[in-house]
Amino acid sequence: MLIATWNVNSIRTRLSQIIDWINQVNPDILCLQETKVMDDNFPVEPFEKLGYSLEIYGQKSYNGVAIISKIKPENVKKGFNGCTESNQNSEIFLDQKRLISADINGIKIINVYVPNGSSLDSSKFAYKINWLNCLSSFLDEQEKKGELICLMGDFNVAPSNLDIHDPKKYEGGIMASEIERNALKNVLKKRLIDSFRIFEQNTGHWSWWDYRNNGFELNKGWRIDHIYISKELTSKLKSCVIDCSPRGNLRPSDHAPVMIELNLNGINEDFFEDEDNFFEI
DNA sequence: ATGACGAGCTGCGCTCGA
Repeated sequence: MLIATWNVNSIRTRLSQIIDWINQVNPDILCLQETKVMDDNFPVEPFEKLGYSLEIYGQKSYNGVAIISKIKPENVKKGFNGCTESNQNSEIFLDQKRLISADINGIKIINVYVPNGSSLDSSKFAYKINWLNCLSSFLDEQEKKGELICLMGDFNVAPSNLDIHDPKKYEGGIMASEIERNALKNVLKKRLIDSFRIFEQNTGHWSWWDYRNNGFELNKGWRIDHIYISKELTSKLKSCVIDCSPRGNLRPSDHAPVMIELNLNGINEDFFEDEDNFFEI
């Protein structure tokens, strides 16, 4: 089963590129972020023609997430429920469409668009940390229910300095601060594993390049789009790949898709039988 | 290299993103 995540920076502007990519890659599940459109205006037909079901949670201009799946998603939930964070009822918190989850093939698929946070002294930064704390509570609930989890999306956090092209310049700033990294760790705890880092421990792999200053051409990127899976699923994980090719398209999204392959019928024994092969996050 | 790019809006310049 091929599972992908992609911040497309407008579903309508990127539609033909997304359809082309689906035709090349044939994912079973594709989670999108930054669709930037209200549900009534989401272009569902091109995906339905290819045999996909859609679950969408969008808003005008900003944010917006969607799950596109060959198997019809069940138990679809939009946004948080039961978050105990202090400002959970504020208008801004409820208005931003950043999370959608569903059960597919026995796995709890959680698609997130984590707030960027702007800068460390911004009120948006406090919102980002608060949002991540709510996500942590949300995952606590899922863990209590014994769910197998695949948590993916645009996290707007580089988990370590390996995930930044110029750590000396950016360490400690937005997307690379200890506060954000600790908030992300508190979401993952020890229960969720970074799929990409199981296969690749070196720096130099990015999922986002700034539109400005020839970021992609100069390969000055960040790895901020992630697929985290329950420890119990790692025995079924065959690969995790960042597909940089769509970033080279004309009028691209600034993010590249990230995808994993899960072999739900078999176990990849040669690597995962040894507990020591699990990496610290 | 962050005013420097790109998207959306009811637009003809602004806000926002990362």
